[in-house]
Amino acid sequence: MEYLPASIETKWQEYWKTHKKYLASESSDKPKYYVLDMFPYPSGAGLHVGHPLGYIASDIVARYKKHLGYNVLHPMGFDAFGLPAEQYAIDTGQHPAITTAQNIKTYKDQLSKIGFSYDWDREVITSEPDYYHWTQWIFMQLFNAWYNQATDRAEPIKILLEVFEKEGNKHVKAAQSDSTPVFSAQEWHTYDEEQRALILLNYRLTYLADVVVNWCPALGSVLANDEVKDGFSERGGHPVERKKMKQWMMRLTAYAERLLQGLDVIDWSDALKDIQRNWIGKSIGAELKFKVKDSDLELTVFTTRIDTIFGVTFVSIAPESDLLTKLTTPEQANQVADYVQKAKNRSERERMADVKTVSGAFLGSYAINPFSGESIPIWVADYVLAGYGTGVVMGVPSSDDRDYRFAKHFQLPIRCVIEGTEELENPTEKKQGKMINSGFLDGLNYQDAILKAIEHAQAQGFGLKKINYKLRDAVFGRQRYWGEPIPVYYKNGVPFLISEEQLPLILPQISHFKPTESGEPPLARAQNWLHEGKYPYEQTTMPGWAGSSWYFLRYTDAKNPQAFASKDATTYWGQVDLYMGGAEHATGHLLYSRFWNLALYDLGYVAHAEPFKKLINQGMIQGRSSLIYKQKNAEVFLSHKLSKGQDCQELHVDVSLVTNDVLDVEAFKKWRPEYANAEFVLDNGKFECAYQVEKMSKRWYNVVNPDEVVARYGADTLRMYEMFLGPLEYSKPWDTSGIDGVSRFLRKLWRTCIGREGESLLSKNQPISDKENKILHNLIKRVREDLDRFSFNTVVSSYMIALNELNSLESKQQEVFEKFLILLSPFAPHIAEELWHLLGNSSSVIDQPFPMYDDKYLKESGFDYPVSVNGKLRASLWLANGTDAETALSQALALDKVQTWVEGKTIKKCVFVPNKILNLVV
RNA sequence: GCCCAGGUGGUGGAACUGGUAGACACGCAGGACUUAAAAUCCUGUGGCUGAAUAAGCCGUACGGGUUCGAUUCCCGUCCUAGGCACCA
Repeated sequence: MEYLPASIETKWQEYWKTHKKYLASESSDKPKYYVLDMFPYPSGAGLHVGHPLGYIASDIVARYKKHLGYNVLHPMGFDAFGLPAEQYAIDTGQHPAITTAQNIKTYKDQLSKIGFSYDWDREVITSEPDYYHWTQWIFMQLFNAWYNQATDRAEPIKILLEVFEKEGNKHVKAAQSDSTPVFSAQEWHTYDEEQRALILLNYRLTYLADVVVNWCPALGSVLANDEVKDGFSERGGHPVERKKMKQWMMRLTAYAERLLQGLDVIDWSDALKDIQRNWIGKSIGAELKFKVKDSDLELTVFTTRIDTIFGVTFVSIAPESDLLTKLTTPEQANQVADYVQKAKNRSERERMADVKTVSGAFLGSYAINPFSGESIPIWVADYVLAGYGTGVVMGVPSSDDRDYRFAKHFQLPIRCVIEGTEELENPTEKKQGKMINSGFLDGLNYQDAILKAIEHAQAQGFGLKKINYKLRDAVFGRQRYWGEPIPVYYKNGVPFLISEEQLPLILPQISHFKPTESGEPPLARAQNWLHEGKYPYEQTTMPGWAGSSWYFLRYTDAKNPQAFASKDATTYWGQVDLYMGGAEHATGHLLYSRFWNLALYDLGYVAHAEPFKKLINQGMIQGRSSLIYKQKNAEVFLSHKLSKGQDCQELHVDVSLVTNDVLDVEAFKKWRPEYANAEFVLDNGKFECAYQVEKMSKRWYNVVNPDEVVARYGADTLRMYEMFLGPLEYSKPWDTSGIDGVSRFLRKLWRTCIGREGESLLSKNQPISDKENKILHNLIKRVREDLDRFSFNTVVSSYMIALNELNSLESKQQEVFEKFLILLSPFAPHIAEELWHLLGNSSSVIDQPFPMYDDKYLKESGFDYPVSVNGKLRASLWLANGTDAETALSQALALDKVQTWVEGKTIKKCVFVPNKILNLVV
């Protein structure tokens, strides 16, 4: 009987489905294990061979854990709101829901062919009202919460209201907007509903504010910081500009410190943690007040290097600062106005592209260094960012590169305050050392100087220790149609929540998906879309990351109509034990999810603070493009080697026309009829292509579709080959020609077990030989150990080695091969199940307990020692266990090969490490 | 510029705490079976010297160091990929 993957794979997929093999349940005595894949966005292009890499790995883990006796939750669903479907809707008029449904179907078809063990009963789709009902609900919880810095957690807003009633906001320590007014209890009582609502917006975890946002005119929407790369939109690559707009925001910054601390207790790669740490960007420093000379004004600067305070020779402020006019003297007014005008006109991208250009203007007034009493000039400069720190910088040209460039350019004095920097042409090259020219700080190293300076500033009352974060609050609105409606309506321009009973707020039907002619979001087109018939609803929708920020919680209780998930369910399943996905979500999804989960934790809805216990970033599978060479100005193609040194044009050819770098010329001519009559110069009868590793993309004709691979080799081969390619975390090119190795292995396994008529070729009921046991138990040990450390590629080679070894033996016991099939089933479940049944079993292989190994079969009676002389390998020597160093030495010296190297020399030392090595030093 | 990860045969990679570098595959070469092809099986395959499956030398990006012994640890340089980037 032949191994025909196509028929057995569909058969078993059907069987597992109808026998509900993958359903997870909350009522189980077994320990739980939650394996999750990152939420896919179902794009129209479907899956290529790189996408399932992580899914296969997580599926192997899910199946392995099931064999080990865990109650496994392994769900899948779709992040279905998003730009591509909407862009398509704008172009064609087709409703994005239709496109999305089609794409989801394509994805599910493709996924189902690979044999994943997903519990499809828990599928979630973010664009369905049953789901976004709860996305909206979570938004409302965040709206009704504030961050109490005194208790260091989010609390219901009504606690804050009670405080306001009693004592106003004077003593409230909260994460709040900068512009929050200070008021007393009496004042609070005089405010009307709308005034109170506006004040509360300064505290809510989701709030409406005027902010400078990333506006992408081509997409007609604002974008989050992580959706902008180098001044262009991540999706589509359109230019992005800075614009001030009224926007819904998430008070992410309230959680900066806890998001940072939380990284210490989760098992993620250091690389990923570092990305998040950098993004949060904590810096510890000091805030200092500089009095302005001959004025009541004060400037507050933020610095991380207060130790260099005696090196300050100027102060610079951001062009956006409100203080600018007050600090500018009449003589300087024109010059400053000119400069500010120029600076504002410089776009964000220009400023980024051209970091080296120094510009600024003197304001005419002076500040007083609080430490030295010295007067120093105040400048305006566009290298100072209004949004970071206080928007005012103390210029220390001897220790800071930008200050140095600025001082050089405007010929401001440079004073060295670190020992050894005076001799340097550029003193900023040395940033640490003993302090000099620094009054009472002289002689201290920089850390001690920082502590002493802060102490001094605090004692004198002009400064205090201060922590700053680069992290910004996240913009939470999009001027788009295809997203969750924000459950808010407006009364006189003041936002109010709808009530929970009114959820879900359904996305209304509209006729066109473009923004209106007057530039309003598409939802402005909705007819009679009013709250209680009179109040307009919010017209922006939630961003793509809303639905994906909590989907892992929904899976625990996916069908619950009463809650986003019951506390019992989220508590039972707890953290995601293994989260598999790409590192590209480091500053987006992975940060936002942690934030939402923390907020829900503070408010008592989930029992754990961190959602993802362990996270593995699978690498990317790159394309391996095939290239051919055509002579310029001639219809002549040259085989790769012949093209060297020739003046040739390089063309990408479709990788499906190429086998082992040899081009099927006839197929190529069919594909590219314009070259049907071209001449092909062969090399040794073959037309060879060059190759290049690059991103898998249609434009390079290097996309390989998993469906095609499954059709040709079977899902088991695809699964094993993706794992065999190399360590999961690495990026590596896909080369279809390598797949034969895995395919041969599975066919060999089949032929070893099953004869022509489907009969077992294995012997039964005979004692298992020591050799067989040794091979089997070695394999069990390796598979378990390697799977426990997620080393999937080495497991595949272990199977191959074991099969080769078993095949070299005379007797083949069915019992041994049955164990082998269980070991194999996480990787290749279909063939394992088929052979399991053909060998006479009626149960399912995927339910079998994972084999255990017994050390007694692995023990060796001795070891074949490498014998080296002066570290160079010269011979090998078999010694029984327990041989002592002396005997080992004398036996080694008896070897001819050793004699040649030690003859006439004295043996200085003999290194004997049992079961490792014998090394003679002469 | 800063932060992080990584450089091993023609290719993907293995070597788990410093102990026989190149497992397992692909590819290639040769052979067997076959009318032929596919499939399958066998042999060889890091480089150099050599008739050699005798022996030796070199070899894990490069240059040093520690060690009896380094792909593995340390220092420096180069390269590649990722992240951040006037963040005070």
